[in-house]
Amino acid sequence: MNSIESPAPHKRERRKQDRPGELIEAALDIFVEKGFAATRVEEVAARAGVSKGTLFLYFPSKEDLFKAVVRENLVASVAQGAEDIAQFKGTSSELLEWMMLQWWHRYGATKASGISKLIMSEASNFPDLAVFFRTEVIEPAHALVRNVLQAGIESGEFRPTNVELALHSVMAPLIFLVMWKHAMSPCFSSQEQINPEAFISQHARLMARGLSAP
Amino acid sequence: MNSIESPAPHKRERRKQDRPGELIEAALDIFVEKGFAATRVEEVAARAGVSKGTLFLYFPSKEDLFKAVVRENLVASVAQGAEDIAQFKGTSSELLEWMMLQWWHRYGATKASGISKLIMSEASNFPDLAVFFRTEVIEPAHALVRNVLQAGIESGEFRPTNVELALHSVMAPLIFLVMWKHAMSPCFSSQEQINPEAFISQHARLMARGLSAP
DNA sequence: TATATTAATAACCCGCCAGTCATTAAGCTC
DNA sequence: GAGCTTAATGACTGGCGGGTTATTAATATA
Repeated sequence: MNSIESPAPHKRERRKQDRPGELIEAALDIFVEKGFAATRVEEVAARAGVSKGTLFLYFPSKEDLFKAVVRENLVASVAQGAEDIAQFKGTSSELLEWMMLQWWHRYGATKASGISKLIMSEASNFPDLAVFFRTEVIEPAHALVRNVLQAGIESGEFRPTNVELALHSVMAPLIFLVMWKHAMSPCFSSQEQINPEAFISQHARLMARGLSAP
Repeated sequence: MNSIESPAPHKRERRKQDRPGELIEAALDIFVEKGFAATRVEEVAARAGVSKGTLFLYFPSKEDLFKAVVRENLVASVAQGAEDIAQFKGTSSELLEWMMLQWWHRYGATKASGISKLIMSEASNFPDLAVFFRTEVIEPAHALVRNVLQAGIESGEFRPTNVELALHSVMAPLIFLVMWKHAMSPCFSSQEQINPEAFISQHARLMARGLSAP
């Protein structure tokens, strides 16, 4: 056995191909757990099994590392959502509920949803990140929801409604759920937790009933 | 004119009575602007016109300073809301909309709403603050909303509904608005802004229509 | 005016962390 | 296995910021 002198027999492995992906994966974990400012790059490097210096070999700064995490985890996710919606068969009310539930399963319930929480939390301290997130994620996502509502109104299923405002009535509970999950839920007991599917489902039906033409 | 040597002719004023209030007021500004972790106590002290040392004379730590800010600005606000609701005359649907709009005018539109955003943002890094906020603010506020919904159901105006979930349908857009205002709205142009009153009003009516007994 | 009390100050301490760089060694080629 | 390229390392730097404390001066009292 090694004495106390050599706790880690540091076998340097050269794996240029795999490092970026491993670092991004590790970064997602830590960013979601700690937030942007409170994340220490050294901890990310450690989780990826490399030294801090190595991290800066692949990403010029903490901020660039974060952008890579967003690109890897969120941007693709929105595109996926667009495909799902395109091939849905059913009424607009059904689509609304299905879309919101789908969002939860594909995104809200995953680790990646912590990124949305992080952005809302730290946007004001890191305006660059906020603008980046807006153009890469928020705008495309909003466009999807707008289209669904607009289609419902044009088909006559929904009454004429301010789409911009209704859009936020759809987004609000989803963002709220994600914020709650990552911020407050640890300080509530298990029977006090919000059941996300039940909440989304009830909210979607409430909205659909409210939107339906008389 | 003073030369460069004496930029501040520091007139030490002894005003023990006023310091805590002035520090709390300054702290509200900076906490709302920067968040908890990113706030430097020295900046708070400077805005209150005292030195950092003086701040620690009145508040044992940054965290205690923050708790004082919450007590001063939020706790009273919830009690006020309870009174408003008690003396409202009208249907449950009307009360729901009125209550949400009232919340906006009395709280959401003020600087103090930044505290809610701050808590959601940093709860996971400062669990003590989250628990404190939960018992002092969230629980009392939830109790108010629950009562309104329950009364509507018991009077037969609203159909039987899961009150715990509906409660979140009421809170979600309000929290969302506050988060949006303090986090994302700076990175949208003026014509892209959300109109809070219009949004709350439409959402409340949507909900009321959805909740109404057939 | 002299003295005691204490509000207020500012220099100081210490730990933390993003980013740098000189050094080390993995693994390829001949 | 000698020599070369470059992936990987870890010690180092510089600045920041919460909290402390010895010192200073404003005011009350006599």
